[in-house]
Amino acid sequence: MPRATLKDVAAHAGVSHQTVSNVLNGHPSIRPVTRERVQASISALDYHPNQAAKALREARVTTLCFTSFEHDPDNLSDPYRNLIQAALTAEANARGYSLATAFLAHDEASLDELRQRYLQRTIGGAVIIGTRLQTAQWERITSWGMKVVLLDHILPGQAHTVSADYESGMHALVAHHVSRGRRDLALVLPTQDDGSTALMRRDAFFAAARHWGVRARHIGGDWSYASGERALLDLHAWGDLPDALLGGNDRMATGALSAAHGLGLSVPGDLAVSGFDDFDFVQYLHPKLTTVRVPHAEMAREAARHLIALTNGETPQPPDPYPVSLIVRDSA
Amino acid sequence: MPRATLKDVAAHAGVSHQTVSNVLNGHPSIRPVTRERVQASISALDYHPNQAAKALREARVTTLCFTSFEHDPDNLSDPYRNLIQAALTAEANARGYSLATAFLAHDEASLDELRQRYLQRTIGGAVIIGTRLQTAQWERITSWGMKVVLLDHILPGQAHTVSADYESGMHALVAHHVSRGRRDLALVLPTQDDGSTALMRRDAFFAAARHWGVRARHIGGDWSYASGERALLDLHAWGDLPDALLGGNDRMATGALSAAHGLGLSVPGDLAVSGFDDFDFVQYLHPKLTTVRVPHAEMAREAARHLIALTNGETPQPPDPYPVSLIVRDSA
DNA sequence: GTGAAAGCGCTAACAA
DNA sequence: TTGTTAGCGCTTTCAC
Repeated sequence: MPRATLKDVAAHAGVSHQTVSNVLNGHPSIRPVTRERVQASISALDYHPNQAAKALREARVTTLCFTSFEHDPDNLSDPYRNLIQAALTAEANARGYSLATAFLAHDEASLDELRQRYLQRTIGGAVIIGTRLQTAQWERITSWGMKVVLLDHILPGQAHTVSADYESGMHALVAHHVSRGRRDLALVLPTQDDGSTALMRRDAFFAAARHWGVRARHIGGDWSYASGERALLDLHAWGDLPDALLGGNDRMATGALSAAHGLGLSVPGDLAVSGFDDFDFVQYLHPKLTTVRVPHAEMAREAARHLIALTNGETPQPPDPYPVSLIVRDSA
Repeated sequence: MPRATLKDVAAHAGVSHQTVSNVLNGHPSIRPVTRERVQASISALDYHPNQAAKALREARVTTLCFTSFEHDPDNLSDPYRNLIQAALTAEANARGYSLATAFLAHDEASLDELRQRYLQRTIGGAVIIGTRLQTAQWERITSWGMKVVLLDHILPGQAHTVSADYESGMHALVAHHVSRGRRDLALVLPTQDDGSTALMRRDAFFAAARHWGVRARHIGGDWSYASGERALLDLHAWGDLPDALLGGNDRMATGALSAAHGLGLSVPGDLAVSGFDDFDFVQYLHPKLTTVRVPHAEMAREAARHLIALTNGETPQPPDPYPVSLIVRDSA
C-alpha cells in the first residue's frame, strides 16, 4: 500500500495541506487545537515526510560524504577509518544528516566521480581525511564550490581543518625515549603528501632530538604494516640499528615489532618501539605497545559539526588542535 | 551561480526540455543529429541532473544502507566493518547507488530511527551484518517492507542471505589441530544470537572433534579482543588448559595470544592458537596467526548486487555459501 | 522524432 | 490563524 502524503494527512485532519506543513515545521501561528488534531492524523496514518520532495523544494542536500584516499586493502582495514566513520555517522544522524562514503584513488576519474555526486546534489559537503590528499586535489575539490572540512591536514589560508596537537605529542614521546636512556632514534613516517600533519610531526621530531642532543633519523613509509616491517629490516640490513624506533602510526609500529621478533631483537631490551594513534589492538600486542593517543572520534565529531555549520552558511570558528597524550606500556 | 537545469540545456540546444530528457535516458527515438547537439549543450553548460528531482518523480531511492549492530568502540574498530564498507561502497557506486551507514543499538529508538529513514525515502534497502542481530529485530525490519540482505547470518525461510561455508572451514581447522597432535580443543565463540553463523560453527566444531575423538569445549565471548583474553585467563584459572584454543574471530584469537604471553605460555609449544577471518594484522602478530580466511569483501559485493536486484523488483537466486580456506602460519 | 501538458510531494508567498 | 496558488526539476503520457 502506498505511503501517506501530506494531502492524505490534511484530508484526514480536515485542514489544508499547508497547515500540516506548518505543523511539521513548527511554524508558530497554529492553534494548539489544530496542531493536536493534525498530529493525531499524522500518527494515525503513520505519515513520514518524503525527503526527496523536501530536498527538491528546499534546494538543500542533507547527505554529507566521508571521503578518503584509500585503495589497497591493507589501508582499508585501518581501524582509523572505522572510528571516524562511526563518529561522523553518529554526529551527522543526530543532526538530521546522512553520511555517505567515497573511497578515492589518485586519478581524474575518481575525482570526477566525487564532483558528479556534488553537482547532482547527492552530497552536500565532505569531510576529507588528509592522509594521501595532495594540495592540487584539494584545490580541485574546493573549486567546485563544495564545502569541505579536512581532518588531520594542514593547509594554508582558507581551509577548514580539524587537527591534533601532534607537536606536543611528538615532543613528549621523544622526551620519554630519552628518559629511558635511548640516544639513537629512528622515525618511520610517510611525508610524500604536502600539507600532511606528518610533516609537522617530522619537524617536531628533529627539533626535540636536537633539544636533547640525541641522534635522529627519518625513514619513509606508507602507513601500512608492511612498510613498518620493511623499515626495521632495512635498518638492520644497513647494519645501523637505532635503539628506538618510532612508528608514525600504530600499524607501522606493529609491523616493526613483527620485524624485531623475526630478527631476534628483544623489545624493549635491544630496541624500543612506539606507535601513534592508540588503537585498541595495540594493547594486545607482545609487548604491549607504547603509543600516543589521538582522539580521532572527538575530532571526527567536531569535523561533522563544522561541516554542517558550513553548509548552513555559517562561519564557525576553527577549533584548536586537539590534545594528545602519551600512553606508556611495555614496548618503550 | 546557479547550476544549469534541463530547461537551460533545452534552450541552449534549441529543443524542448523533453528531448533533453530523452537523450539523457538513452531513449531510442532521437535523431543522431539532435542527440549530438543536445550532448554538446550538456557539456557546454556542465549540466548534471538533479537527483532529488529524479528521485521524486521516479519514486525511486538510490541510497542503500549498511547496517550493523555496534556500539562499543572496541567492536567499531573491527577491520571487518571497514572491508565490508569499502566493498559495498564500491559495488553500490558502480551501479549508481549511494551507501549510507547506520550503527544500531539493541533498543527501540535505534530501530525506529532506521524505520524513519526508510519511510522518509532516505534509504531504499539495507545490507545488515548478522553479528548481534536477533530474529525479533529482523522480523521488525522486514515488516516495514524494506528490502534487506543479511551478511553472515542464517535465518529460516524467506531471508536473503550471503554467507560463507563455515562448516568446511571449521572442519579443516579442527583436522589441522588434530594433525599437529592436539587432543584437547577449546573454542571461543559468542552464541547468544539466534540465527548467527556462530551456531553453525559451534556445531561443526563439536561434530569434527567427535569425528576425530578429541576433547572439545565451548566458551562464550563477545567478539572483542578482551573476551578472547578473558577466555584463556579463565581456563588457566580453572586449572584446565586445553592444548589448542580456537578463536571464533581473529580479534578474540589475538586477545588469547596476548593472555598466553602474560601467562608465560609458549605458543604454539604449550598451546596452539588459531583465528577466523584472516585480517591483515594477524600476520604481524607474534607468533603469526594461523587462521581461516573468509572472503568478506567478495561476500559484501555479492550482498550489494543482491540488494540492488531486490530493490529493482527482481528475485535473484540466493548465492552459494562462499568457500573459506585454512591459512597455516606459526601459531598452530 | 519531437513537443506540450500534467504531476511526483513538498514549502514559500500571499490572500482570505 | 488558515487556505490558495505556484513551482522546485524531472519523467510519463499522449498529441503532433
